[in-house]
Amino acid sequence: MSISADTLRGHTDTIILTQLMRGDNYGYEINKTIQQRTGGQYGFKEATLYTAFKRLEAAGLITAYWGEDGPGARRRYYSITDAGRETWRKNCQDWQNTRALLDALINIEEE
Amino acid sequence: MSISADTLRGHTDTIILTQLMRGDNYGYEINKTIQQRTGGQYGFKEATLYTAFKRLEAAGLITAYWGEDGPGARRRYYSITDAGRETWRKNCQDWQNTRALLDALINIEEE
DNA sequence: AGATATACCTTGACACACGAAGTATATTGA
DNA sequence: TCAATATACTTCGTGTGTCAAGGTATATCT
Repeated sequence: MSISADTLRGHTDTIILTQLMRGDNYGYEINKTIQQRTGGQYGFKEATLYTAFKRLEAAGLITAYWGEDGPGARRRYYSITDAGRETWRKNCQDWQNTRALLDALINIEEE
Repeated sequence: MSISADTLRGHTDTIILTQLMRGDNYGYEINKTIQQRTGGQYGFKEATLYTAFKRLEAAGLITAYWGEDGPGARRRYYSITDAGRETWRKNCQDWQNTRALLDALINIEEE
């Protein structure tokens, strides 16, 4: 992971919600997808990931259920709620705003 | 300040270094400039600002000196060091990278 | 039988942001 | 003249998110 995680701090929840916008999924798979999508540049540490799930669940943005007993280790699936979708939309707008702001603040040219 | 500060967490140092790339300056003025540049959308809380100066100074990225005794309250000026300029360049690249990464991770389309 | 991959969980420590409160000086205006 | 406001810096304590470290458990591969 070549990216310093602190620069993504605060966006963890949005990243997870984005994955759940594509459909129910479980932690390990979500993290794998993120790693694939970033060409191995970024992935959550497990503690960060599961802490985030707890936080999102407590906030009512996702719900959780155990997957059917199939082969392999048990999986805990997560589903985004309406409130979660709402938050996701808001966070995406915030990101657009943050992006523009930082672009402006990291530019040394005179305005 | 309409922006949720947590989404900018981790970029405080880079923002300050950017201001100092334009020349020596003191805390209050730096913050004013940032507020102007963002149309009042963002500015550091004083505790955050002065904590950051201490951190940057301890890391050898900036140096500090008291301004000449002019009228008004005393000012503590900061100057960016070579190490600071180096860090600034690196942080700017990190930001480009982070930007691209987040844009990808917050997109619900299939790749 | 042992290694590896999958999959989840908890604890404790640390860093950053910030609310709150304080210090001090110069200017503005009633 | 004296209170309010703006300028300017400082410190303390608290909260939150990240993560290193450690743990549990199942299935597959050699």
